[in-house]
Amino acid sequence: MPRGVAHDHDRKRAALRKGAAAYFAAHGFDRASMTGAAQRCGVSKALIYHYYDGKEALLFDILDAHLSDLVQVVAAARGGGLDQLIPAILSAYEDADAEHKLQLEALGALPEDLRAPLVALQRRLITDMSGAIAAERADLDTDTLRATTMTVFGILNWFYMWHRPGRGL
Amino acid sequence: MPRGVAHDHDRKRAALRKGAAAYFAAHGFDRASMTGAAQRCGVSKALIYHYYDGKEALLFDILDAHLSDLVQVVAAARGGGLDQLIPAILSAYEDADAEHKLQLEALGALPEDLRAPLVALQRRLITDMSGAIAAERADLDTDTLRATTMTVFGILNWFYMWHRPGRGL
DNA sequence: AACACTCTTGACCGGTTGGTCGGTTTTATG
DNA sequence: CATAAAACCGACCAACCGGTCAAGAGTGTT
Repeated sequence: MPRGVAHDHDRKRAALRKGAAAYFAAHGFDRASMTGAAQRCGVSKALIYHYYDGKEALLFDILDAHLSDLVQVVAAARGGGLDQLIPAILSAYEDADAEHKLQLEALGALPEDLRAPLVALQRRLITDMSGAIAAERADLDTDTLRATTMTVFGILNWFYMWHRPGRGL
Repeated sequence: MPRGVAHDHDRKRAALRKGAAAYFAAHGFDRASMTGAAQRCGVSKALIYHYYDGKEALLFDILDAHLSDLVQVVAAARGGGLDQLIPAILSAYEDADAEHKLQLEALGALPEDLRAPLVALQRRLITDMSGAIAAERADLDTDTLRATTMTVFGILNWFYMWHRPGRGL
């Protein structure tokens, strides 16, 4: 067995992910070219295709890594109620500007089979948030709870878009 | 002077606008091709270029018509306070699914000189809404009023995305 | 009826894009 | 040290896209 993958394989993949995410978010996924993404990452286009099967696979990995990270953050902060959960989410958003933007506007560019698992991750976030709200407001009925959860995410996203310098809610 | 434009010139332009808007919204402006839009409208691609200078000009006309319509609706409902204004906006959204979606996600595809007048229309909507809020809550200071207005639009858009069968707020 | 211009089209074009290929360099392993 | 695979690249390709063009059909005006 001559050799396996390089010891920094994962690091380089992550670097590609990060660079490509910034480039995709800046130009819009559809308008952004693989050639451009490669230049931004300082590598040849062919190298990206060495690490990834294609443009969609790259986008999938970007979003998958981001959402998985979010799920982990939320799971860790779930015990502390909304007062800990919401700042934790906002803080995670702060470090992942490009990824968050892509999640909002480029998810639809993926075909069903790639989109589905990402949507599942999103749903898990929503479930956790819903649980946290229900824990503090046991009086809400199912529909209202659902609407409230969605509205919270809505406000969260809206504040994120217009409110760069983070101050508390 | 041999002849002017056909008597149904405006009607046909509007039909093109409507068909293209639906097609653009369904596929995303960047991914949507002019060939596809033409097929959707039941005409040849060359005909679209007879009515419009290009893809961007077509998108501009779609958004311009939509926003102008919204401005008109809001101006008409301005006297009645938020109780009339908000349902009026939601109702206008209802008839213009595709156009609204495009406004949210394809405006950025236009170059500055085309985007500017559309942003001006948006700002006019915001101003009117802000005025309506101020009329009912004279106690809000400038910053808070601005934030409140943005949040109202944020909630409006979020509800629109998830809440097809409209019930009152 | 003759004209001039709009309306409408299929065929075509240059440029860009996602993706591939053949080959060179590098490196872990035996 | 030999070697086989990974890491990396420049050049290339087919497909598609926005846009053009030349030409025919239809129509209001003189």
